[in-house]
Amino acid sequence: MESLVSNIQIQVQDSLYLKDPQSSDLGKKIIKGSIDLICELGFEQFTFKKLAARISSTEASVYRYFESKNRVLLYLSNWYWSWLEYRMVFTITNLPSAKDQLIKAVHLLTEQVNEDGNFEHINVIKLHQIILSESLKSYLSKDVDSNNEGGAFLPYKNLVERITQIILQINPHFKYPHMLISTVVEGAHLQRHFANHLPRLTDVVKGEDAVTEFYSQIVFKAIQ
Amino acid sequence: MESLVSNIQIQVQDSLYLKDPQSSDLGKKIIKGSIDLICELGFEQFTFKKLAARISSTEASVYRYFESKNRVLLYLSNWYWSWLEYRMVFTITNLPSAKDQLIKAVHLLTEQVNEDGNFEHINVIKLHQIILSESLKSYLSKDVDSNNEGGAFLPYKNLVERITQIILQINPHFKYPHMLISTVVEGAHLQRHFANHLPRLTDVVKGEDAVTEFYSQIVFKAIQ
DNA sequence: CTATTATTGATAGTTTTACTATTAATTTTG
DNA sequence: CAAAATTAATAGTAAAACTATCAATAATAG
Repeated sequence: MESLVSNIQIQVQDSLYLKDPQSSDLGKKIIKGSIDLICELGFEQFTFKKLAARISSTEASVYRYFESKNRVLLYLSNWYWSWLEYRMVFTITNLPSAKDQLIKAVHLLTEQVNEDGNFEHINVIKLHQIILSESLKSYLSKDVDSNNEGGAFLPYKNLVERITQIILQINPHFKYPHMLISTVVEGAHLQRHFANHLPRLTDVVKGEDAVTEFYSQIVFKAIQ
Repeated sequence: MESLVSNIQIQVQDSLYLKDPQSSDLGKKIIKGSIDLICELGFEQFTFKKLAARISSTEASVYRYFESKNRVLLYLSNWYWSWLEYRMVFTITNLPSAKDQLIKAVHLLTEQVNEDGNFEHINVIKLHQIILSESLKSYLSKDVDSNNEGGAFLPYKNLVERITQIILQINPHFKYPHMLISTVVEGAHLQRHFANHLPRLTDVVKGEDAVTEFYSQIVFKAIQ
């Protein structure tokens, strides 16, 4: 999609890169090539050598932008969550009731990304695929703590906090808003991944978006 | 814990290993050593070389039991889910109402493992730690499909199916039983992981087991 | 109780990954 | 146009992920 407001750019925390990939052609090729390759090969099989070959550059040049492929994944996750928050603010601002806001928010969090076209040089459909299948690996790696100290998960945490506030407007006594939201977000990702690879762990109901439907129900039943 | 019935042994699918690790001393040391090392280092840093050093054997010997470290992780997951199903059957059999069965089942799925002592040569507390932090990586790897065809996820799917049947006894019209159960299982794992590393994504409530409490509520509200 | 077989240990080697270093060519900018 | 910054090309290292070979030891069958 085109950005809703022209000349907007998603800013990613500068501790995640050595040189800003938005600042040069090569940098943009690195991001675009990473998204393509991670989609095709999966994160484990993705290497800077393969990436360099794909974009007709060299391994050493890629290393001038990113310290490691884990940083690339963090960069992409960060970009994704910042983009989602931007869309969310845009979508729910001025909605009169907290309930309506929450409905929209859960939809945004759980639905398939289906924008055609790109935002900047980023194919958001492919990026969403990567988030579904790969982003959990950043939380599950041994350096989660040092990454967290460096602020690598802030956009995600901010989004969770934002929706927590909406939930607390609806029910100030609900004890588990963060747990509910992170359950919904990660659950929706996993369920879409399961639908593609382990269908017996999910319920595919044709003619509707079962994932969004299910988690919407969960959220509203939970907070009552 | 000691096995509830003496002389019981958890059987793991033989496609996961080259030589049954339960069949020899070295095999048992490989399992025990793997659990210890994966706990200490995390799965990424865990290698067969380090394992061999730890158990005073050689890399080549370890490779006679397992094709790769991914297979070891699958083996451990399989063992865990079979063990849990065994405990579950034991716990809920003869409970008169499906509701009581479901309560117990959700507890077993979401609670901390706190048995002291080992089952066979396996430290189940450490194994549970590994399941929390590492087991998702098996679903999220590129070879999920080939592993799935080989039946690597059967114990997990069986357990989900078993609880699905209980849910359908309580409410035959509920549309998303598999989704609900896999959401609860993976959610509970993630929340415990978050509590250790990313507390702002969860809600730590002292004096109770918030995770079990939360998911129990979710389940019963969802199926109504 | 020896001969055969299976298992393990010791050693060595290959390929790939994940980097780092150096220098030359090119592009940007002042 | 000159200086500075960026990139490409090449080379190299350390560790990971295996495979192969053979000798030593243990298990077992006759």
